[in-house]
Amino acid sequence: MAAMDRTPHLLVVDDDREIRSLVAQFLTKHGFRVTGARDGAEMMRTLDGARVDLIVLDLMLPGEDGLSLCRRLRATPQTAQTPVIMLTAMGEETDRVVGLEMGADDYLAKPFSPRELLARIKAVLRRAQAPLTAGAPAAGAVLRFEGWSLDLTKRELHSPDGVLVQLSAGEYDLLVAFAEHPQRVLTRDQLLDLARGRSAVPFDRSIDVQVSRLRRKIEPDPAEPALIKTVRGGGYLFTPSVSSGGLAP
Amino acid sequence: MAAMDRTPHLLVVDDDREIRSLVAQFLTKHGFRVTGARDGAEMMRTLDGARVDLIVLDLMLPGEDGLSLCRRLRATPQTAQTPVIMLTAMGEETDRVVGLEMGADDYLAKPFSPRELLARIKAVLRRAQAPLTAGAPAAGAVLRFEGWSLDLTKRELHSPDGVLVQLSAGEYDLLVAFAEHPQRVLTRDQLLDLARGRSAVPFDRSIDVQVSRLRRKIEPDPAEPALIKTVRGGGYLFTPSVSSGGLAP
DNA sequence: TCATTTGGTAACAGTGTGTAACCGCGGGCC
DNA sequence: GGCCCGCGGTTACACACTGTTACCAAATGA
Repeated sequence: MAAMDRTPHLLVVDDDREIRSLVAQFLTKHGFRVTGARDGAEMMRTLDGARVDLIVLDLMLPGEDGLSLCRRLRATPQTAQTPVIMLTAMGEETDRVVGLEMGADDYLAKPFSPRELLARIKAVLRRAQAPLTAGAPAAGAVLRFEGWSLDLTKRELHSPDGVLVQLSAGEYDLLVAFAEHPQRVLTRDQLLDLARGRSAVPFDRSIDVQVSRLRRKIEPDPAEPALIKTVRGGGYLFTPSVSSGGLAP
Repeated sequence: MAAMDRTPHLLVVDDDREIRSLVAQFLTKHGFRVTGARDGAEMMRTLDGARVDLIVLDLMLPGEDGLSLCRRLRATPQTAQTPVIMLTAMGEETDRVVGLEMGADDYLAKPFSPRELLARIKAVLRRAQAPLTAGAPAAGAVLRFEGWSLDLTKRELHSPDGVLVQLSAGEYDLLVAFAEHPQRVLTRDQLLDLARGRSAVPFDRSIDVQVSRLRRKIEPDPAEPALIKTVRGGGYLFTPSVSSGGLAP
């Protein structure tokens, strides 16, 4: 089965602009989506309009402080389950017990090493993983490229002139793999994994053959492919830029 | 920037000759191609003419230090995406520095075990491999010179009169290497690295032959090359000035 | 001048890719 | 159950690409 885990969204609340940006940069590099907030008000505004998987919350903030904010998060049904990691400045009398009593999931003393923060975030997210399985019913239901539209809910492909093109299951899966990774050279291994969920056996030519079959259906001139280019020694490249949207053709 | 399946090229920047050579030896044994640099200047010189997949950067260096170099790397478009692993000497103020000023993708405290460095390199490379929907096509998608346009997302070359010129994968990669380093003499070694991601073997003439083949396709008079000049004893020189922009031909 | 080095390219061979043909599998249908 | 049929993996072969070799010409230097 394919791991359709979307990248976790973190919210970093700290009044120090530099810390916010450095932490955000580091966490982004480690595969998270990060939003920053300067204070409680900004935090609330962000939570209002986005789904956040974990909050990194500084204890000392202008206006309402971290503890109070944490309490409010817990009291709000929308955010009651959202994990919180509290940041405390060294020397503040607050200790672990207080932080945890307020409902934080973990805490970290400044100055901290980015890697330690990362480790704690991962640990907390892993622990919180359970309720995440609630299904996400496909964001962009339709992918569009060069006039074509690929309906991911109906598993249908429509040509630029609106005709429904019959694709076999394998052709469809392969095209989805391409359309979800446009303008990137994909190796046969990657395509096999994305479209078939398996890895290559020695002398595996199945992707080549499937690409050939797919080209016959979607390339204006299969002898001179424009959409799916071959990169010798590399793999294949889906050239169009792809937009995802739900509107009708 | 095309990350294919060629063996990754690492750049190890450390002023300690012995560490450089030990690390290089170890990493080479584990399947990487490694170049060493003693300081920032050497690092920059290497980056100037080679494609590097990851930089291992010592914090403490003669002249400009690692943090400053890291910032410069990030500020340069060519290297802004190149992952950096920082080496820090164990020290008291290091914690704070590392905690707050990291622009690196990961860091490692000396003394470190080679195995750990290897693990982190692999992890960082894996992560850098596929930022799914992120900025793949971003930077200058089209390079223009003397009327020609080279589309980097479609891997297509259009002649001044708009005709699509068929290039083999090798010819295309070589032309990209040239067009990304115009008006500079590139040695065969550099071209081999930029276009093929490998280093030369004794009596390697492959670049000469590929240049010859490329000239046949893009020079008005291949006997009297205008675009790709030969520099005897030096290498080759791509003479046109290149502009990068995203507009249509 | 001649000897030597360096680069251009034709020819060749090893490898990668396109695709027709074949075949086994599984599902639908009688 | 037996039959038919479409799908997808495998095989085979033709062809394109690319590194190597060889030979020649041009450039360099004595």
